Amino acid sequence: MTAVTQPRRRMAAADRREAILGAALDVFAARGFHDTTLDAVAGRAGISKALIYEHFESKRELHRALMERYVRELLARVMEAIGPAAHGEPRLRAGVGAFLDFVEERRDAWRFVFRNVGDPEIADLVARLRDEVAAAIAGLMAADAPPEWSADPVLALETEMVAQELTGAVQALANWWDEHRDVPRQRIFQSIMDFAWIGLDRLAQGARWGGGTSRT
Amino acid sequence: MTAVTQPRRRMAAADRREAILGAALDVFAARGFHDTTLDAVAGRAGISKALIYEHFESKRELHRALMERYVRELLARVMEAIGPAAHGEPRLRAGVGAFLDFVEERRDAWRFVFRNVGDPEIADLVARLRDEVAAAIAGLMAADAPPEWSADPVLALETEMVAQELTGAVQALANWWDEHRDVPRQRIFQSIMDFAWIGLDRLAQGARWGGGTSRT
DNA sequence: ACTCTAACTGACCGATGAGTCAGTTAGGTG
DNA sequence: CACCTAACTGACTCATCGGTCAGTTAGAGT
Repeated sequence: MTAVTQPRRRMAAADRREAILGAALDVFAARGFHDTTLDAVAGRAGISKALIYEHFESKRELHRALMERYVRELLARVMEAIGPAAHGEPRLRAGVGAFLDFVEERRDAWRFVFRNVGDPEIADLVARLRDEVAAAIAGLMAADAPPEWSADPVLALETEMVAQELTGAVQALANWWDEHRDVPRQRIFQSIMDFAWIGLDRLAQGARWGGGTSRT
Repeated sequence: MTAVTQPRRRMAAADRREAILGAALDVFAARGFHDTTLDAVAGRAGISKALIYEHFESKRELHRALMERYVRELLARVMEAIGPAAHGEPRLRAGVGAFLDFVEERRDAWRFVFRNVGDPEIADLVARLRDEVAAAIAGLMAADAPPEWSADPVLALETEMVAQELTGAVQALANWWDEHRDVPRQRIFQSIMDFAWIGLDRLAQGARWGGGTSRT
């Protein structure tokens, strides 16, 4: 972990800020929030620690800036993909696809976001992301379900739970993929669709395993 | 967060060790690894920090002792429940049931284990737990599948992925449950079975969503 | 070439918290 | 009761790291 740019010095403020963010992403993603020192970030960026404070209030704010950026980007990409798609299965396909694109193209960003759950302050941001995604999924499901669902609080809770399970499953597989890069994207994608959609589809039809009666 | 026992002093070594572990569980579960100080643990146990070092080498070792204990216990309970059960769905039922029992009875232990992902060294331990559970699930699935599966490396990978998805879904819902204690256990259980088993069941039959052909 | 500002640095401070040690005392044993 | 060991403590050290400040200098503008 050494400096990434030696030749030039004296960058424009905006460029320097970006360079710092880049270095911070690397170090945070590799070490997690608590185990990264600002000296390490400075070293990685090839500058002195004091310069970081010309651009960011504190370590937390530097971290938050990165988190904001990637949470926003991930969310935007998924939403954009979901929006134009038809309802139901093509929509899930689009959403999962956009998500996997993000994980594939920005591995360190993905790692960064999910290497830092556990810290109370950070957990809030990630929880917000998760809840927004869950809400999107809930919307997706509601759109496919009979209209009386949205009114029923019991089913609303049901939907929320399924959304949690789905995001959990996808997140877990994304992390697994991160440790098995040789597995092609298509396999991951197919696995998620197999696992999730079948369950979701039958759930939407009111099917229930065992007993078969829908609780009220 | 104050001392939990004032009257007695001078406990037997083994008892004191347990008392320290109890206090440490509380503080670690509430604050996470990095944000707990040994002074806080000592305060919680009503002893001096130095005494902790009579029983544990370091902060890490104290943490590891707890992690080992609960990882082992969780694993043992799930395995024990799974063992005698028949194959297939009753087995999944038993495993998920045992898992939910653990989460319900030992909320702080559950919180402790999953409040500390992010730290590299800790993440390893949790990853080991996850992989062992995933392996158990893979075994469960293999037992239900035609024998030629176990030989096929492609399907072995498939199984591993599904195991990851399943554990991810269950873990996510468990965390959600932790923030919604009012939801009865039965609802959680049913949701998992609805979501997971349907998918797993059809997957075992070689069904695939979209296209319907099993890749090789 | 001179200037002047904004980019940049090294050397520092203060807080925090893990880990240590020289003792002090409770309470079981002979 | 006296003793002696093992439980226990207070008061320390020491390293780390976030954050600061008094400057130094590159380099654009004139």
